[in-house]
Amino acid sequence: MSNTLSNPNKDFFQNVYEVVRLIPKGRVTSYGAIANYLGAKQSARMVGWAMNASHRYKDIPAHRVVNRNGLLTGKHHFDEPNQMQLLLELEGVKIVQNKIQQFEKVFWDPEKELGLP
DNA sequence: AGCATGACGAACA
DNA sequence: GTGTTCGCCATGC
Repeated sequence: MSNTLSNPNKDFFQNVYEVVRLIPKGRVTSYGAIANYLGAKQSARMVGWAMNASHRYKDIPAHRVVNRNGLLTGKHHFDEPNQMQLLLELEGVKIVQNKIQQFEKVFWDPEKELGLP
């Protein structure tokens, strides 16, 4: 078969999606935290890239993933730029100027919550 | 093949 | 605290 897409990243992508799905409602995490949990903290960009492709899947709460500053950098990648903030606010996350308030309070660290792999 | 870009992050000035 | 630079690696031209 034409396994032109048989890259090792496929597993990496799936791992990212799995972690994102585990993010509790009303909580958020960062690209770096996910990358760190997957043992690739130096490749936080790949997590971002994985999220870009996550639109092909439906059960990926991509709105719960922000950068380490709690900034909604990925909002422009949703159908509606307002979608990300709206979904978060519906879950009780306060946002002002694309910035999550009390970020440390709603931050969900997979390595801490799920335990070290 | 090289060069630019990107939903990031850390280091440095 | 802000702005710049570098590392990461996949994708597009």
